[in-house]
Amino acid sequence: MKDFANSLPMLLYRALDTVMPEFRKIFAEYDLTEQQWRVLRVLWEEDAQTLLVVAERTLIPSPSLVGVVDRLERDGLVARRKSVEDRRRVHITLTKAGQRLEAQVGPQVATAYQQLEDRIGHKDWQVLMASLNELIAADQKTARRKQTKRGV
Amino acid sequence: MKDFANSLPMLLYRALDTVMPEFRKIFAEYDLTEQQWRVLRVLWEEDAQTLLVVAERTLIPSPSLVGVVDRLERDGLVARRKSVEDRRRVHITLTKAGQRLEAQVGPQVATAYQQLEDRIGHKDWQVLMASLNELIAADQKTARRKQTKRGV
DNA sequence: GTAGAGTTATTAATGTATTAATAATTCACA
DNA sequence: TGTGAATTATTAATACATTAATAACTCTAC
Repeated sequence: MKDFANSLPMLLYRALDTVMPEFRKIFAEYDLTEQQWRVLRVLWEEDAQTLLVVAERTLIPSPSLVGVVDRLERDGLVARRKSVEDRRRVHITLTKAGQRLEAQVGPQVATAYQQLEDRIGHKDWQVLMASLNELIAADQKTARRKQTKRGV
Repeated sequence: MKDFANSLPMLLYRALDTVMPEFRKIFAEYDLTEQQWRVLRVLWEEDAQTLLVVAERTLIPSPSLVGVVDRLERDGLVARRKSVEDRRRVHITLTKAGQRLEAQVGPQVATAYQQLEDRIGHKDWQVLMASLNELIAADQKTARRKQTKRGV
């Protein structure tokens, strides 16, 4: 059995543990959790998405997202609107307050992100991003293959 | 604001989302959660660690670890033993059942891990691991600097 | 030798993950 | 054209994350 601490999953977890706390500090200034911020971040890019689409783009599983949206709604940052063309669907939309927040949190997060990139260095940064994309793509390919198999 | 889906944190999360489910399937065969497996994995490498050390090596925050160990104890896989030289400390130790489990789960996980590495390819694998280590080290350095500052 | 500072494990409160199940609705097709 | 399969959001149950607080204990410096 090889060194557990240097296994790929543990390295990924450690990478997140080193990167995220700084961002979470910013979120906390605005009484946002990381997941709440992700939802807002997605809606700022494109408002009025169905819950399923928001789940995909935030990587938050839909059963969790229900609660996250509940709390965002409670805090007056988003609202639910039932779709008329397909009444199973629920569109999540930003409130005025939710829209306003972007101007405040956005720049702070962008700055922290830039500082992180500078700290790593442009070259290492590119290599890391590329190899993460490779990993995801490689696994996606096999996942598709499996699904096809199962589909037969 | 840049593309959220291709930010470093989201890529890290996606990487874990593509890698972990396969391992979790194996854990589930033995009624283990991922965190429970991590604790066992650490104890298999070196038995009888204090809770704090186990927390560090598993990357499980100690308040969470208390519950994880509770359930492992309930299931008869580990036991708590109070330290005699420092009675604040609690050593987590494997039971016979906990020891036996290694021979079953260990090889399966090792195989899945090897398959993952093969799927990615040796070269990309090395590059990814190295750049993750770079990221962690780079951030660790600045963290240490900050701590020193605060320590003054 | 003792008061205060620091450490270890734990509890508490709130939020999120995971898996399975379910209600409401839409779709396929026989 | 109505019935079963599929889809969307949600609930339920259990486990874990995060942050702050606390009890028990040890250590330090006076």
